Amino acid sequence: MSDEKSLNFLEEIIEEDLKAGKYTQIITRFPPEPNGYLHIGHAKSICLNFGLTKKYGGYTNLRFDDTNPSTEETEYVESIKEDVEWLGFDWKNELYASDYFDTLYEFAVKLIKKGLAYVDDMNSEQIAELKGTPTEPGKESPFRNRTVEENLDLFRRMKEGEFEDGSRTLRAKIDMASPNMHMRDPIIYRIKRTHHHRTGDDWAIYPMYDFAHGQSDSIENITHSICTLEFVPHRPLYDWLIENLEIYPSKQYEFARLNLNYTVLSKRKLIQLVNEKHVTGWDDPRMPTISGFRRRGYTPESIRNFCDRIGVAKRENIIDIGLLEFFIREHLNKIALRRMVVFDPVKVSVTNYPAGQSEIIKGEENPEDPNAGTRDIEFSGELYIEREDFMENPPKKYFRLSPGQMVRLKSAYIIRCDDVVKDNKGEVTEIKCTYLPESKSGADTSGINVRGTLHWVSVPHAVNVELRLYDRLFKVEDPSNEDGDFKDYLNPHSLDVVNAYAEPGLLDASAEERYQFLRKGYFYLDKDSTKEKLVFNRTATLRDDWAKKGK
RNA sequence: UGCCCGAUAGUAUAAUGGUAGUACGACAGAUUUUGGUUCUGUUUGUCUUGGUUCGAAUCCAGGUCGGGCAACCA
Repeated sequence: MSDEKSLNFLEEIIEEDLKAGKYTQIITRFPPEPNGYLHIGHAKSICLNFGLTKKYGGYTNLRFDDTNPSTEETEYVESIKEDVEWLGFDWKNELYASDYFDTLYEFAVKLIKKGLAYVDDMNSEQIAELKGTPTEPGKESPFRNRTVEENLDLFRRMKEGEFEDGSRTLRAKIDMASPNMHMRDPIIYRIKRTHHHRTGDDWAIYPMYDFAHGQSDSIENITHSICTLEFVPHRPLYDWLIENLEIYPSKQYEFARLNLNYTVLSKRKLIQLVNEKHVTGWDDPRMPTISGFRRRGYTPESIRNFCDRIGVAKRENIIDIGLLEFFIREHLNKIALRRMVVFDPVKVSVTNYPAGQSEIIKGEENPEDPNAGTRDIEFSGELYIEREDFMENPPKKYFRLSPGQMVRLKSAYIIRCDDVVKDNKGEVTEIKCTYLPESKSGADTSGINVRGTLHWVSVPHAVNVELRLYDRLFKVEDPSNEDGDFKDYLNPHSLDVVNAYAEPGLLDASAEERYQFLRKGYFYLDKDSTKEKLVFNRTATLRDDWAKKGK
C-alpha cells in the first residue's frame, strides 16, 4: 500500500472527470440557508466543498440560499460568514440566490412558453389531495391545460402582487403519475408577500428550492453540486429543469450527512433549544454549533482534522462524539499553556517551611514544546491541593497523598504527610506536611523517587476563577429517536459552575491562548470574563485512566 | 406495500476480481515530575442465500435489515 490516502467517492468522480477532460477546473459551492447558525454537520460540508477545490484546483462560492423570506435574517448571514472564515476557508464569491430572482423569473417564463409550466389555482390542501401517495399515482390539476398566454398573464400578475398569498402557484408540468413524488408537477413559485432580507418588498413571489438551487448552480457554472442524501430523489427534477431550461449542466452528487451521538444536529431542534432557553444562545459552549465549539475552546484545526478523518460516503452514520474529543485533545496537548488550578481545595501546611516566606518557582509552559519556555509560580508554606488527591485510608495503587506517604508537588518539592486535622464532622480541614528542601525541581539531590505528582497553588497568592465544566448536552445517544420530546433527554448536569483557586499567572490569560489546567483538562477564556472575575470554559477533560478504573 | 439509497470490527472508513487494512474505542504492558503525552502489544469485521470465476467484500440474482420520498421548507 502506498502512503497516499485513498480517495472518497467524490474525489474519484472528480479525478475521472478531470482525466476525461470534462472540466478544466472544479467549481463547488457551499449553499447555507440563512435561517440559523452553522453546526458541526455543516463543517463537514464546508470542509468537503472547499477541500475539493483546494485539492483539485478551482474555487468555491459561498451562496446563501435565501428563497424563503419568512425564516431568513441578516444576523444569520453574518454568523455564517464568520464561521466559514474561522474554519479557515476563503470563498471566491459571496453570492445570494436572491441575486438571481430576475433571471429565475425569466427561466420560469421560458418554461411556460415551452408549455412546461402552468399556473394552478388550487390551494395547498387541494394540491396535496391530487398529489397521490408514494404508492398511488396523483391526478392532474384542472388548471393544468391552460394556454401559454393565460399562464403568462397569470404568472405576471402573481408577480405584480395581484393575488392573495397561497391562492395560486406556478407548477412544472411533468408527470402526475411518476413514481417519484418530486416529479408530480412540483410547485416552483409561490406567492408570499413577505419582506425579504435583501430584496425588501420587490417581490410578491419567491421560487421554491428546486427552482432556485440547481438554477443558481448553473448560473455560477458549478461543476459538482454536492448535497446530502435526502436530495437524491430531487436529482431527476434537478436534471429535468436544467435540460428543459437549456442551461449549463451542473451535476448534483449526494453524500451522507454527519450525525453525532449525544446531541442533535437539526436547525429546527437547535433553534428550539435557543428559543426555549435550554441553552444561553447559539454560541452556548454546549451547542454543537461552530460558534459553540469556538466559544468552548475548540480549534479550527481540530474540527478540520475530525472532518477529514470521518470520511465521506453514502451510508448513514453516527459518529461517536469521543472522536471529536480525541482531535481537540490531540491539538490542545501540543499548543496549550500549562497552568495549575485547584478546583476543590484542602489546605496543606508545610510545617518546616519558613513562616510568612515565599519563593518563585519555574514551571514549564508546555512540556510538548521545548521552545515554550517557563513561567514563574509562587510557592509558600501554605498551599491548596485537590481534596481528591488526599486519602486517609487509600486503596492499593493509590499514589497520591496519604498519611506517611510522599508526593511531588509539580515543579516544586517533595512533601510528606505527617498529620491530618479534622473538624467535628470528621472532614479533613488541614494536612500537615514537611517538605524536602533538597528535592527542589530541577535541582533534586534527595535521591528519592515518588510515584505521585500533584498540582497545587499557594494560598496567599491564589486568585479566584470561575470554571464552567461542560458535559454532553443529552443523556442519551440519540435523543431524536427516543419516545416523547427530544428535550426530555437533556442532561441536567451539562453545566457545572465551580469557583476555583488558580496560580496568579492566570490573571494574564487571553483568548489568544489555550490552557491546560494540569491533571484537570483544557480550558479557554470565556467572553463573560471581567478583570474582577476570570471565567474559563472547559473545552475537554484529560483522559483519566485512574478514574476509568472506577476507583 | 410504489420508487430511490445503503449494508466491512463497538464507531467510522479503506481494499475498485488476487494477503481484509487504518483511525478512534476497549484491554495489557513500558516510559513519565500531569494516573496527561509518547511507545509497544492484544482484541473484535465483509447482512444472508445462491450463482459467475482458478480466485468474490468487490460482479450477477433472490432475500433480510436500515434510511429517504406524499412542506406553497431547504
